[in-house]
Amino acid sequence: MGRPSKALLTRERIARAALQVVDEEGPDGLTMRALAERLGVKAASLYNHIENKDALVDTVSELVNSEIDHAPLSDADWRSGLAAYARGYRAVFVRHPNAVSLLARRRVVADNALRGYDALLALLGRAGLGPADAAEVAAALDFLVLGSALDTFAAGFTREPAAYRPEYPALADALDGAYADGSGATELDDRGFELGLRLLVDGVDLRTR
Amino acid sequence: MGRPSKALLTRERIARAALQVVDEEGPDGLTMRALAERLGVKAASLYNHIENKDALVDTVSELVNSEIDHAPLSDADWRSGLAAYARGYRAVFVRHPNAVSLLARRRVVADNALRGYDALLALLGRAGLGPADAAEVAAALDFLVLGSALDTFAAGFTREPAAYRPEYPALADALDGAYADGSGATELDDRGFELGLRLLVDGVDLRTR
DNA sequence: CAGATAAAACTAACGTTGTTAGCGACCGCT
DNA sequence: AGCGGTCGCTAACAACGTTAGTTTTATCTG
Repeated sequence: MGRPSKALLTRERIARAALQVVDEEGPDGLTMRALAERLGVKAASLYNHIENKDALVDTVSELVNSEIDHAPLSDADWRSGLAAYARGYRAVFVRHPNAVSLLARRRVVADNALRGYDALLALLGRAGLGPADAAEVAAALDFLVLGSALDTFAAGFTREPAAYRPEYPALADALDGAYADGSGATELDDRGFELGLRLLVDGVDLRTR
Repeated sequence: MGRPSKALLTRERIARAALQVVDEEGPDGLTMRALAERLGVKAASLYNHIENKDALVDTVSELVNSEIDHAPLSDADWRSGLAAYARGYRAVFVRHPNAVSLLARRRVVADNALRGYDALLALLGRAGLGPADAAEVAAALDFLVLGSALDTFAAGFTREPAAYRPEYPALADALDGAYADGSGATELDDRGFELGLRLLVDGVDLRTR
């Protein structure tokens, strides 16, 4: 074939296709050959644009992180800004559940991510927190968001609530109670996250008076 | 060689060796051949005891989860019991950092894990929470623990705090402040977790009066 | 404008991975 | 004593990430 008159690939296009593959086929579905095929190309060609698969995953990681909306962090009301930011942050990972385990435990180096953390810490400063306290709160918020994205607490319990009753009565009670209003596992995860978020915001509030 | 006079392998022994490999060599170091070599055996022999690698990882997951100490959940003082349990829970993952990304997003089916959740929910019931509230708190706690195990907030910032200052002043301030007492990234993560835990316990406390 | 250089696709191949098939020596049971 | 099932082994497979080398084309250089 030789070099085409118009380049078929870019880093950008590759990363977008990779994320699509992960979303649709899961983390293990992301192979160089499958990715290449989706792009109408052979696997080896990818290496003209990307050093190796690890770098590819890094790029996907940046792409996902770029979906996070930092705008709420400039909100005049820090309470609602913080909450909106955290919800949007989490929503990105809920939108790409298969990407979470791929991205887990990767170093943060992307400019965009650093800008996000900077804005978050600035907001906490405006709320009245000292730098050390702000760092702790930011860490706790990060844990809550990523934990809730990763873990899907409720989805782990696949049986009917009643099926747990003989052996695990407290668990059955809790699931029954949580699903009483007709909501399901997703909503329980949501409420767990919202509870954590509320407590964090209130905690900051209390600390600044 | 033929069958040995004393069996060389058991599921148990294999799982322990696998966890050891992951701890020492990282998630990618866990290959069937490397694992077999550590056990003084050839890779194919593992399949007499384990269906496939996925099942192996499941077994490792159970092994790690079995390290969690549920005893504090029977503590008469629910506040200190809850805190001790959460710290122990987190400590297990801090002890096996390489295992976290392997175990991420796996379904909870093990008996031991279900017993843990049951005990946790029972404790929250004793604290005075209704079933639905208890479920939310348990979820939030899970998110905090797993998030802090997975994410290592502070470890993501590899540069010197001062190096961030020109572009990210609030981030630099926060890191400076957090490291001012001579502590490092690990301690910041710890404090973030402790803050989240404290807020959660206080939140439960408040809700039960 | 011509010629050199670099870019970007390809084919072919390498070593490694998870996994299966089939062989043979040994255990435990009747 | 014999016999089926256990549990190691060797050999091989397909799929994976990656590299080398070829070919065609764009782009830079004088």
